[in-house]
Parts: sequence; C-alpha cells; structure tokens
Amino acid sequence: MEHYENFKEGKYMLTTQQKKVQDFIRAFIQRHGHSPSLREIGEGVDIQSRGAVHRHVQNLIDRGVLKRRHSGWRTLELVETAETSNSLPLLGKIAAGRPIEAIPGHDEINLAEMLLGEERYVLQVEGDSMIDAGILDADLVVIQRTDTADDGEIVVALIDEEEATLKRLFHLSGRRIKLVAENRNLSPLIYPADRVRIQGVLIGQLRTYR
Amino acid sequence: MEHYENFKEGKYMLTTQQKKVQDFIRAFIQRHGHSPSLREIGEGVDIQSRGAVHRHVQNLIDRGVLKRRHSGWRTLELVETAETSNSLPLLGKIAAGRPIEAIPGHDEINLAEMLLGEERYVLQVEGDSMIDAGILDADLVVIQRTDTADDGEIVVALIDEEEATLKRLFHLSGRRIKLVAENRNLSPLIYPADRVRIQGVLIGQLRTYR
DNA sequence: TTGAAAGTTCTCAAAAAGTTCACTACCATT
DNA sequence: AATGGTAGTGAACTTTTTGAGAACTTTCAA
Repeated sequence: MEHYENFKEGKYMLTTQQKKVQDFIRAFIQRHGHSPSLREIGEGVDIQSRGAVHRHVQNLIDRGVLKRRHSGWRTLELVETAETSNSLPLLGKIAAGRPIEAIPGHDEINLAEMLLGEERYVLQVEGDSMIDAGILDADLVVIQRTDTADDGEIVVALIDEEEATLKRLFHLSGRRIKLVAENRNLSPLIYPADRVRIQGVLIGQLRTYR
Repeated sequence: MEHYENFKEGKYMLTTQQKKVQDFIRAFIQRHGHSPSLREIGEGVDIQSRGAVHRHVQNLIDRGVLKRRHSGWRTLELVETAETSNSLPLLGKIAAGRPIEAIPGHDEINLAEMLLGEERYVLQVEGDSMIDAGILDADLVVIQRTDTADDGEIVVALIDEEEATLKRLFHLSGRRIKLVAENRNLSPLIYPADRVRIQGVLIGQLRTYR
C-alpha cells in the first residue's frame, strides 16, 4: 500500500491537477448542493480514468483539503479553512507611535458573519454627502431593511416617494424628522414625518483598495 | 447493515436521487399546497416502487431535510434551510436627490470574496491619523502581507523596528520615503528607506454600526 | 366498521460509485 | 543513465445505492 502518502504536510502545496480537481469539486458542490462522483470529476477536469481521479481525490484527502463525511457516494466535503470560512486573523490594533498591539481574546474575525443577515442588501454610495462619517463616494454600505430607526442612526430615507438618500436621522417634536448629511457643506433638512419613509438602516460599510 | 443515522449537518450531501425527490416535493407543495403521496413522488421522479420512494423520503427525513408534521397522509414538510452563501443583493447606487438607481450587471455581491485572500490579516485602527481617507478610529482594515508597495498606496509601515503605523506611502529621491497621515492636522514624515519596513498594504476597510 | 388509499418493511438483483492495482509516460534532478 | 515525483489508462474488484415487487400496517372517510 505504498502510494503517495509521504508528502510534505500542508494543504497549500497542491499540484496543478490537484488544484483543478479541488476547484472543480468546490464549483460542483456550489452548483449542485452535493459532491460530484469520480466520473463527474473526471469529465470536469478531462481525465478518462476513474483511478487517476481517485488518486487526486485521495491525495487531497490525505492533505486535509478534502474529507469524506462517511463512506459512500458523493460524500466529499471541502475542509473549512480560513479561506473558506470567511475568516481572517485579527492581529491587533495599529496606531501611530506603537508597534501593533495584540487584541486579547480575538484571534479570528469572520467578515461575512459581521455583515450578513436576513433582509439586508448592499448599496453603492454615490457622492460625498456622508464624507464626514467616513463614508466616501463609491463605498459599499450594508443596509438592514426596516421602516423604523432610532435617533442618530444612519438610514436610507425615501422622501416624497422619489428621492432616496443616506442620512443620519433624528425625530423632532411635532412629527417632524431631521435628516443630517455628514458633510460640513450641507445643511440638515427637516421634513414632516409623512413625507419621509425609512427604507433601512446602516449596518456596515466597506471599501476595497487596489 | 449498519447505516449512518446520526449526522446532523448531513443535509448538504444528498445523493442525486435524494435531490430529485427533494426538488419534486418542493415543487409539488408549491403547486398543490400539500405534500405528495409516495406514489405521486414515484411518478414524478420515475420510480415504480413505492418502497424505493419511501426509502428516499426516509433518508431525507433522517438527514433533517424533510419532516413529517404528524403521522398520516401527505404530512411531509420541507425543513427551512438557513442559507449561508456570503452574498447579499446589490440593489444599486444611492445618492442624494434621486431614487435608488439599479446597477446593471450586478445583482449579487459576495462580501467575503472581496476581502479574503492568502496572506491577509485584519487590524483594528486606533486613532484618527487616516480620518481624511475615510478610515476612522476603531475601523477594521484588511492588510495584504507584503514588503513592497507602490507610490500612493496605504501601508502598514514599521519605523525603526518599533513603531507601526498606517500611512500613505511615497518613494522620494535619495532612498527616502514619505509617510503621509491623511489628517489635515498631521504633517508628512520623511525617513531614510532603511528605517522603514513595509509590512503590508491596505486591501480593504470595513466598519459596523449598531 | 370497513375498505381503499397511503405508508412501512422486507428481500433480491442490478446499477452506480468507490477502490486498488499494474503498466506506461513525462519531467525534473542527480 | 538512474531516480523519484507526478500523471493517465484501463481493468478487476468491493461497497453503496437504487429499483422492483410483495406483504404488511396505518390512516381516513363514508
């Protein structure tokens, strides 16, 4: 039973073919909801021999990239890695004047978990009206669908059923609502409550560089 | 004849036939408002034997995909599956003065995919030194580990091996490096190249509210 | 209460999938 | 030239899944 088991450890040293197989399996599971058979993998990566496919799969299992949930058909699973689990290491805080300072108690941060949720959607921001709140032109914002919001929250507000804006909201006396653009050049706007419909509140903001 | 009755998270690894049965049941309930009989399922997925159909259904129940509301006829129910796909709908752009404007070509955005990658980590920002770039105190930044960066990129720079800072970087003539804090109250700093070590470049930034 | 419809359990055989193996081939490195 | 890692083919083999069909029990409504 001497096959290819004596590899250097580590799932990050896959050969070209192994990578192809892995990618195919990931895509297949994504699309079909279950793992492919060896034959299907073979068709996907253009290998006739089930034996050869099996060897690739077995190698991936040996390296910890794949596993079988239990013996049987279509029970391949991708092993969760930082990559597939939406996590990145959280190293610590950074500030001018000091080395990076570790944050005790946190070592991993799940980006998806922070932002995903039921009834949420993403908008791309256009313009600088929230620039003083650190929300720049072209940033993405995650919005929670709701029709109520607390004072001081940033909301998507629809005015007169035609203008949608991202503003900080305050309730005033006399059923009036103040919408504040976080931009020192823009003045707050005050409306009767019945002209303003809240569509959602700001949950998160993100921006990519490069 | 031992089988594998207890795996709770097994609902994502259905065999082909199980998937067909599940899909048929879903469609049937959708159309008729009640679940199909075993015979009807058999007709739907082209199996003569009620016994075989029953086995599929029983497997789906064992895996938590289906359940019976109570004993009796036509009491099958699909178990709600909380989908975790790391995606949110991307509805469009928002700006003051206009309704939300749809972005053509985009309908889903995968937040994790945008920020995850090999050799990346997260830092929490402390202080206001990058406030004019829209990076606020307590924001999270995603950093790509690297020791080189292009002019104008925001980098994690280690100065004299002891001070870590997040600054915008420029190479000057004479092997000097300018580090610019994006804060109108702070002046750029200029160092000889050998006192500055780049630890990573800024890939993304995110912030959560609430 | 009764009988048809539905669900359950079983056995058997076949199909589909997974596993192992021997043989070959291509590259690098030595 | 020899070695060793990676790769593909095809065949033989084992295991798991599947379908048919029969017999049985439960449910439901007339």
